[in-house]
Amino acid sequence: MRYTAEHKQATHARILAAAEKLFRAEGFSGASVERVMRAAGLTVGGFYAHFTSKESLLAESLRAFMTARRTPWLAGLEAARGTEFLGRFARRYLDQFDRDTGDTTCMMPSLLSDLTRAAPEVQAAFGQGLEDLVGQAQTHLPAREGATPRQQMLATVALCFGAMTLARATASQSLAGEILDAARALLVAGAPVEGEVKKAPPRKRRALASRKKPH
Amino acid sequence: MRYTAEHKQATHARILAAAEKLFRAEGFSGASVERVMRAAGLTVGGFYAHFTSKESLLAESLRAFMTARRTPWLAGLEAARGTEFLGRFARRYLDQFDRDTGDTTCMMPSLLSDLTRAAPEVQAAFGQGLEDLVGQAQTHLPAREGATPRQQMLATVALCFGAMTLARATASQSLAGEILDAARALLVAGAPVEGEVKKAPPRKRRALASRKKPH
DNA sequence: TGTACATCAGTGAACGCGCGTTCACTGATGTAC
DNA sequence: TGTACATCAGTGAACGCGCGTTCACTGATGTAC
Repeated sequence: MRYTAEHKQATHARILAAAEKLFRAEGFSGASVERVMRAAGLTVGGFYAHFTSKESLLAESLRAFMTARRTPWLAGLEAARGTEFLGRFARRYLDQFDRDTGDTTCMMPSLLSDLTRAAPEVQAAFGQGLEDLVGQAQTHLPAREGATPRQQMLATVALCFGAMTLARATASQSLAGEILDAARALLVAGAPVEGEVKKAPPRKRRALASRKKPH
Repeated sequence: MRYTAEHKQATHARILAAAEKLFRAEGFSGASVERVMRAAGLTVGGFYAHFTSKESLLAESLRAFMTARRTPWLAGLEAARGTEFLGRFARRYLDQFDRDTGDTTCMMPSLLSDLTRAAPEVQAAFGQGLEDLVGQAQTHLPAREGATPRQQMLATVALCFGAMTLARATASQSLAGEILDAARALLVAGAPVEGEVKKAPPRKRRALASRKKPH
């Protein structure tokens, strides 16, 4: 126990990193406070020196994730503008499905349904993260007939989140691939469609939040 | 206790209806078997005479929901073809947000993230429901430059699910409205955009799956 | 420089609770004679 | 028609368990003198 402000901040960041990983893998109710703390190398009891509740951990995780990832994520897309920017954005996002290494993947497909029912604090954090992303991306989008830059970006994000979640919700790898391709095609309408469905390695599967079989 | 095959079927259907409602309102882990049974006018113990596990209840709920709703849902859209069909489909779907009466709303925004981690049985049921929907809708979609009918429909469904879930995940009613409008605009690109954000009545909120405050 | 004290990050056991599932039972029904 | 029996949908209590949160504590650190 080192007991300096920097040490506490480092511990706090470790808990956040562990939470991000577990929330992504198991959802909100699937990731228990005890397992998050253990994954951070600590014990349960210490949790409340860092967060007031499990929900506030979720809120802070979302804030941290969205803030940390936004700028690096958009870097490299910055040369493109308009439709090309949106198409590249979507491709980069949807390609995560195949090189699903876990630690850098987006948390949203795992959490969006939970956010639907979350406390206002959590929803506000998520909403702010979304606003920041849209605001930053917007500068690459000239107004287009029928849709403002803001609308273009919001629709693209909705499509990306929806397609990725849908693809992960499907037992069929080939259907998942088709969903992702279909989403890519919608944003580059008119451009040639990718002919073949990508093959992805089978992904690990986790039980829903129910306990392991008792008795 | 009436004890006929028809009686048992009726009870089964009542449990399914209660489950549909509770899963939609509270997600998979938020809706307990006991509360589902109580909502169906029964006691917990009887559950396992109808279903082998909570997960199989989810699988059957999804099957029942998607089968029962598909044809009535598509009715009325059938006159339209191509882009107009997709636009009307999306509008009908996304308009649910505002007239959110609860009982007829889509289950997916509440459950998609859970499905991401669900047992193969559950994912297979969902995948089949999706296939059936796409198959039936496809007949209204001529092939279009850049995307097959199947791709068009898959992308539209992904966009609808994504936009609706995103809209519900946001504490801000105005942002929610913008997300829905942006999604509508993406599918009718080129057509005039709806000028104003719709005002929706505040929706009730539920806690995440955590218990009520102990102590 | 050395000692006494206050701080507080983190520990570990405990709390009350709701969960999914099991199981011995009850009692209304359909069937056999 | 009347009686004895088998069936089985549904009951209600119990099971073992993991959950979020609390709390008395410990011990390394920074501070005062």
